[in-house]
Amino acid sequence: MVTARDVAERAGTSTAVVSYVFNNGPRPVAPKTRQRVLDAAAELQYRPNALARALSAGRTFSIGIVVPHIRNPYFAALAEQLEAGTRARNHLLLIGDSGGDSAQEQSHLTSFIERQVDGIVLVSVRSQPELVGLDTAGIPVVALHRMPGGSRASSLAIDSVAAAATAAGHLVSHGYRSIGVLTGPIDSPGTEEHLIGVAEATRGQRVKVEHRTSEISRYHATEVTSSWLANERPRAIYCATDEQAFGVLFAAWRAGLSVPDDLAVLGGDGTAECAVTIPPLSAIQRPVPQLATRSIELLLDASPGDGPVTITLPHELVRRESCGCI
Amino acid sequence: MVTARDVAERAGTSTAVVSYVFNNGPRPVAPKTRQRVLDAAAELQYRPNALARALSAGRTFSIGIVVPHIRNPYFAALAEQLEAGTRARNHLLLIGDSGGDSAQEQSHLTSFIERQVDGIVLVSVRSQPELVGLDTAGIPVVALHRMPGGSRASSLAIDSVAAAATAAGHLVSHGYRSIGVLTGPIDSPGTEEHLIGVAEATRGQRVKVEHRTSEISRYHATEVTSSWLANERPRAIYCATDEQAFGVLFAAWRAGLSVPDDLAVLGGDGTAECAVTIPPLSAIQRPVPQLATRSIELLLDASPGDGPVTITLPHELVRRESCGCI
DNA sequence: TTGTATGCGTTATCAA
DNA sequence: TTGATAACGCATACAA
Repeated sequence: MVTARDVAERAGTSTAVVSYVFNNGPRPVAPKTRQRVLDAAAELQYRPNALARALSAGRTFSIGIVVPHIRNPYFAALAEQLEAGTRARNHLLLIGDSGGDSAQEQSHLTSFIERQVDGIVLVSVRSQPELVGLDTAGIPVVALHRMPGGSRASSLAIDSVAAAATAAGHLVSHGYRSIGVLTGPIDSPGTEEHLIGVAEATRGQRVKVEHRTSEISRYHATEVTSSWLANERPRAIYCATDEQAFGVLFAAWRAGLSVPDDLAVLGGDGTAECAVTIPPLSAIQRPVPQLATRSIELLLDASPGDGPVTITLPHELVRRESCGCI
Repeated sequence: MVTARDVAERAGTSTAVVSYVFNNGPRPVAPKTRQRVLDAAAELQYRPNALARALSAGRTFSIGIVVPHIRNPYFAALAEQLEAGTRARNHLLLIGDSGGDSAQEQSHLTSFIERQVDGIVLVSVRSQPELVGLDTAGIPVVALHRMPGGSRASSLAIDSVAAAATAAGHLVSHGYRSIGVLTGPIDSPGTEEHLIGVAEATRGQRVKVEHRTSEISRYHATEVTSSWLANERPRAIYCATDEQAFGVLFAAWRAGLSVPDDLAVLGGDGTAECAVTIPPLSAIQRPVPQLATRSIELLLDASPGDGPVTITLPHELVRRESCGCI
């Protein structure tokens, strides 16, 4: 490995100057000296060791994100945006996939702490995450869902209650009188809010609401939905996530049902993939670009003193064919 | 931040002993002392600083992967498997998304070098990647596609020529007399091999072959395919990637064509998503688990002396409905 | 079995 | 404008 020392020797100067050159400071360097250093570095193919740099400087220029499942298009989109945003600020994004498992989630968090990331974006699998060690580590955290009161983490999310109400309200306005709600497991973040929102939107209407849960997986959603559709099936299904909606679409097709004529479907994320499902999926759309941008700002631009903050972002209903709009 | 020094003080011992305890060596520690250290560490919520550890030990316990597009299900699956495999070996996986851009790919590689990863898995966007700096850095690299001769990187891939031949041969055996081939850009890895394989399988047959390219994106594939289908359309299309096949499926649906009756479709990756597309997608299946496992072995278990190696893994044709098999 | 002291590659302070 | 040199937190050779 080529070190600053090697470069310094070849340039006939000291490691301090090499450092000044590569960091543009904090001391000025004479143009000639600078050039000699640059030349030497180029000839030697010198790359500063980020570990040593981080150890000395106290920041790693990296942030971590933990998601339940990187193959879920919504989380993949989030990771993609976050990656672009962090790269734009010369940071590296570390991605941790918890596989929907609480212990694995914690293990990733611990790993991020040990690796001294400058901040963490969390999509927890639990509605009441524990965040062991995060408090003492002093690493800022932003959760992309509501956090229980008193948490040390900031929260950046849409209003799930309102979103669910928008969705259910839309289905009601289509005239559907029996609505199914497919959410993730009972204790996953957002599930409760979804049910409250749907209840709000259907209160006083003559609408029958039925709730089912599945893992956040299109395959499991397909399974659950298949048996659902075989019995007294709802006229429309609102899914808390796109991933689940994809499974519902497939189950409907398998059952020989036409979407939206026999069954209307609504997704909960509004990922780009919705535009090319068969048929295209109407959905509540989460503001992924803002989620990413603001997460980064929250983590990287926070002053040490700032306490956790709770931010609500707007959502949108995107109408495509699966609900009957087009 | 809590350091080994803090733990040592509280346990009434030295940092060396703290280190011995946390690494189970290289020196033995008396049970009592060990317990005191463990207790102190727990009370203080001590987490070893991975940076310092890596700097001192010379390994980071991390490997990096660079893929063209993390939202592509095949790459997402790869990342997922690789992540599981690295975690099982107490390593962290760093994911770099090149966005299909050669400069961004190089920028990720450089970032990985600076961060001293123990190994790199590369899916390049170029058929002749340059790998700047990788040689001098001495970091082992395994590419998941063929590499040009003389490369310092190992290669772990299926035989794309054979795979394409299998695919085309299968379509011919269905009796389809005009076959379309949709690949990625001309100079992306594998494109040439696909064309050769298709040519081999159709040689001497009375089959018309037509080739189109699109970016490796379902959306762009949809665009390209839509105009294709509007004119003299082929009876079947073999796509080099699943991602593109998903776009073809959608384009066919939009055009009012039935798959497989009007148009047969074959994918090139065989991701899990194929099982729940409409209709389910027949595809060449890449051995993702082996790809992941062997990559890790190649990177982590290689002796310094070992030169680059070229390994060919078997592929498989998975028959579902989109080709007309079921 | 334990402690001391040095090195890992940087950054940045302080003198020069 | 530059150069020694002391951190940064940990691992480990060597001494005790």
